[in-house]
Amino acid sequence: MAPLEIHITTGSQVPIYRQVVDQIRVAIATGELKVGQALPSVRAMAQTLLVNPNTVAKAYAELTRDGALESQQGRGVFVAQKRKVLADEERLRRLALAADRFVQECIGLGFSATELRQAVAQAVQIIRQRKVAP
Amino acid sequence: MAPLEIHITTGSQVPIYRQVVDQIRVAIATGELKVGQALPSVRAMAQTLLVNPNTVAKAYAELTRDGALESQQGRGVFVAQKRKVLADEERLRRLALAADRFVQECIGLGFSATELRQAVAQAVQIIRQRKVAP
Amino acid sequence: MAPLEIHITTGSQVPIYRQVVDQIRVAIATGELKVGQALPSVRAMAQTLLVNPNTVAKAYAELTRDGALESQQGRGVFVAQKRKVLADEERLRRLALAADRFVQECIGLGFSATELRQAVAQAVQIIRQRKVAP
Amino acid sequence: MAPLEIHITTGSQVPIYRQVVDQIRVAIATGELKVGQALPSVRAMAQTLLVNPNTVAKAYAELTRDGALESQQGRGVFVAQKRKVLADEERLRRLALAADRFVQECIGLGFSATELRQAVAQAVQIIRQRKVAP
DNA sequence: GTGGTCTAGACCACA
DNA sequence: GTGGTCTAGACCACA
Repeated sequence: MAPLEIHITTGSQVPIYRQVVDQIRVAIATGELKVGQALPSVRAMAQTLLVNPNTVAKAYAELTRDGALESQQGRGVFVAQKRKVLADEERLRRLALAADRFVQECIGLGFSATELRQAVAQAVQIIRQRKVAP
Repeated sequence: MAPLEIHITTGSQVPIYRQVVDQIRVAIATGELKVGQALPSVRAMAQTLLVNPNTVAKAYAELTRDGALESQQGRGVFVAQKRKVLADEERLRRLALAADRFVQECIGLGFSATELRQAVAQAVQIIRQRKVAP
Repeated sequence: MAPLEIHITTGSQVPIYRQVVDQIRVAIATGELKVGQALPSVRAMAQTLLVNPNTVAKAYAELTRDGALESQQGRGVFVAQKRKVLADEERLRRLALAADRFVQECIGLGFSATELRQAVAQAVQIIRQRKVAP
Repeated sequence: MAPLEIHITTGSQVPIYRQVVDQIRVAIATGELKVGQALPSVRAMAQTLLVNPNTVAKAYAELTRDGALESQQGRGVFVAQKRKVLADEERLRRLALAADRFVQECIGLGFSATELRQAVAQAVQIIRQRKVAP
């Protein structure tokens, strides 16, 4: 299997640890990372990405806290069984917050609502195409 | 003419200065603010919005850097001659980036593509009504 | 109002940032901290507790992520409106995990199930008595 | 006599070595393990439990330090003469501490005192059945 | 002033 | 070997 590929943009507005979190989430969603699979060790990934181990640890910790990953004492970090963690109200709230942010970012660029929706559809499409056969 | 209306949502994920920037941009685009028109002074707007003057100053500075506003030493800040600041390519690139990020943020929440698009449509709706979601 | 009191035991098995998290949660539950109230700044609390600011920041971040606190850019951290964040399954899961850990810790000490339940009842009682009149 | 039965739950919040320690303690308390009886060698038990030998060694070391086991150079490890290791005061103090911590951990989850007690009762039940919750 | 991120480096518990 | 915690200290965005 191809190794987990994560690409970091330094100097982006999006913090490094967030980039790692988001890309691991995508990898889990597409099936690139399967339930039970081990992630690279904190130190290994830090070396690959040329970032500080603490930064990787922070990303792993966040994913562990919200149930996407599972840490096993002294053994490593693994993709967790998928389970429902957030209440529906909270899921909707977070979606609304993210949409709000997205729209505010783009409205300044002068796009119409239709163009925004199309851009979202396209972004979804791109991720869908990465989907790994089960 | 009605005074420039700007609505701030404190506690939004979007920083206050960004909200100011975006709403002034929209006001210029819609013609609510006309070329050459004066903007309220930093202090005046800060008092109206109940916001730190630094925050307004930061917003004006960004818009001036962008070429949307023009500062005239000792006289005040004015809406600049319209000129296209960003090339279309650049605008589209930024849109795609923002959409990617939005989708990545939401991927763990388990929504469908349709739900994402609806959330965006709704966020646009809300901003159009100038009532930013909390 | 009496200032927020937090007591740290260094060298405990329980990490410092966890102690801070737990005690802030208790303070919110008892009403010592009210909705909307500001918490001491990261730096101030760090100085009071004689710990590194990063440690306090970590505690605040955890509470913010799970909705107990709310961070306002550049202004500070505040007690958030109480809302339901976790799905019921997840709440039960966490309760079961905590109970499991508690029982495993105490079973080695040779206590009976009844004694464990009594100890829990008493711990609840103690916190209840701290409850501040609304 | 039936061989010593120990059941390990990997992925529990309770470290494996703790599970081993606790279950051996219980086995001694219940008389399943008798004074003077030999325990399986570190390697044998590690193989049986599918666990790292270091982990078993660590458990035996703790029990030996406590006085529950006795290591006889070159012969193996045995159940020691019973002697009360902890004074009652100390045991009660630890129980109260553990109960406090349990309650504090759960306070944000919004359960009633009754529900907490029930969860404890259930955890005891599960451990009694030697099926530790995952 | 506020919190958030990141690095470097130490130390720890656990397997 | 693994991840988790903590410190010291820098730098950043924001109000």
